[in-house]
Amino acid sequence: MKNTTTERRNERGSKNIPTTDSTPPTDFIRQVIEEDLKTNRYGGRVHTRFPPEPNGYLHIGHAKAICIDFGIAEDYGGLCNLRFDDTNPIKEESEYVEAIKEDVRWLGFDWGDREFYASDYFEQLYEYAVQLIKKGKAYVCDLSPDEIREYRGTITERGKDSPYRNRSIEENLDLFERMRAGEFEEGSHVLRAKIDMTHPNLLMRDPIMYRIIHATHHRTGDKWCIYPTYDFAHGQSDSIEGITHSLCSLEFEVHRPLYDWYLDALEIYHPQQIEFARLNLSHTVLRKRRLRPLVEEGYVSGWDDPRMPTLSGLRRRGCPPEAIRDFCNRTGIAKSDNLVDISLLEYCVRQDLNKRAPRVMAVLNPLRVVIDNYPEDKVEELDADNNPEDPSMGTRKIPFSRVIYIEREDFMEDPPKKYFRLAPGREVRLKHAYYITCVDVVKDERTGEVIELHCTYDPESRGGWAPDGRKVRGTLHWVSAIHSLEAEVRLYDHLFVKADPEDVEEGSDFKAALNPNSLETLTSCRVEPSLAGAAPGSRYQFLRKGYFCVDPDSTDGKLVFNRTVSLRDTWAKIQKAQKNS
RNA sequence: UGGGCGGUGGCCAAGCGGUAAGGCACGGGCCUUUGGAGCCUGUAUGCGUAGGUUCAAAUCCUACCCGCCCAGCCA
Repeated sequence: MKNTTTERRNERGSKNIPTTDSTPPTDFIRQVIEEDLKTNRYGGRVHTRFPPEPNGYLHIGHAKAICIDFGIAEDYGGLCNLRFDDTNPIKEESEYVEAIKEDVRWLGFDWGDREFYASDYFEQLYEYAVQLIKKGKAYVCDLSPDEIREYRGTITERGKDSPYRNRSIEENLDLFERMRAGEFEEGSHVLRAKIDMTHPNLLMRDPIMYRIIHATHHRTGDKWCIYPTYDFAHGQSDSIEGITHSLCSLEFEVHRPLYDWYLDALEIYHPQQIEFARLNLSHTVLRKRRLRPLVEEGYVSGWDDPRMPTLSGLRRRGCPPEAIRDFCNRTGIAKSDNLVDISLLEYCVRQDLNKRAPRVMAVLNPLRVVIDNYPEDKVEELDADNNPEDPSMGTRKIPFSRVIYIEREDFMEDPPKKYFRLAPGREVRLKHAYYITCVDVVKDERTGEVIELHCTYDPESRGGWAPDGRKVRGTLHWVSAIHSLEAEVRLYDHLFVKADPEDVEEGSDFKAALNPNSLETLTSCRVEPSLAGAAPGSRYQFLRKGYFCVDPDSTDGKLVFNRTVSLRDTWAKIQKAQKNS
């Protein structure tokens, strides 16, 4: 019996969730849903919704919520609505609506024609409010904001009734109508639910349902000057849409009794709210209130700065949406506070890109190498595979000539143990090309800096194999000097040096943990000629260096790359270990 | 302090009374024309603490400790 639900989930779930884990997710939300399905609580329906407020850009924390909301609906053959919770005209803008839609689509989810807005329900919500007034369950209160706070009491002291609590139904109806008509100033009146000013849950102490805001709404314009609060709009919006499972984050747990109260008082369809812990990611911040100052105070270049955990930032960084979904699925759904290590995200990105990104050679910090015994004017076109993980991606030709560039860090005059790369007298392989041996080192007379290497090559080793079977330890990437293209490469590191930037001493704020070296720009990189004309957004693996993505800042004359994530670097670990011992 | 949640290895997270899954990270090894990828392998006598119930407890009971959320006319 249990198998049927599990199998159904496997069929649908695995389609869009490219997790390599073989075990199907068995989180507590799905358990509740399977129970509801079994008892036929909602007639076999599963209908969720993703309800963003259009007041900022989506980040990876939202991505997790999206994966849960859309993912669960999909798993059970249900639907997921996209609903904008636009009840506060002061903060919301259409610009954000568009950006949010783009991000959700980019992640790979489809809400069909079910694009809704809380503002679609303003008239209905107003009717609901009138109903509650007529039932004697809501009243217009003239207390000032300060007074309301005072009357509410505190966490340990009970509140006291507003002097306006017992107005007649007729008076309340009249006042509420006049609120709508625009007769009053902001803050002068408010509509409140009549619940219990001594309730231990502060949200039940006569919460505000409507407030006066004389502002233009991004969709309803100037039609309204009273707006429902989130608390009064959210549960009823879910009800109107026939949502079965209203999934949200933990902080709304204490709101649930209030939503239930409204729904019961109104005697309307009742969805089930289920709360889960929001995602926290190490070395970054995931709250709009934290992200916004980074943008507005210029710590980053914008919401789509590749260091930002926003979906637009991750997209520009080169992070594939599939990797983000894989990551979200791997972090699990639970109710405990968490701080997921960003290395898991990096792992998911590498995992995805390893299979799909074409390999290419790029030298980030070029060191000139002259191959003394290679003919001056000779140029060879060598074969290189585009992705050893996937032969179907084919091969390409790369030019080889007498003068090449290699990575500066791939040569050491006095190499430590376990250093497999080039050194005086040592032979290494140039990937796809020849074995070369370093015969001379040219230095700047004044600074002592190595400025050029002279090598010889073994003509017999074309393609990277020596006919006598001798082995070399190191294989280097390289580009032909005259054929290579100049490029700018932007290297990114964690935005914050601390795993939890919020965890700072008093008097200091999260920005104190900002990583001063989160961006390093390299301007004289050399990349292989096949990259000419690469489109913004295209992703590559720079052999031995990492995954890179063409930035929109690229021009016809100069490519700009963002490093999405480096390759795992065993040599760096060995070096670290050597230093420590 | 009132109310609501939560506490399983460094980080996530299964577990639902029958004797601690899995992933990331980390360590060891194999393999390799990317020090990449891949493959093999190691790591909780222990589940916030202390008692109790039971043949048997991470799972049930009791008390305590710690963390998070709520006092916006934000969402």
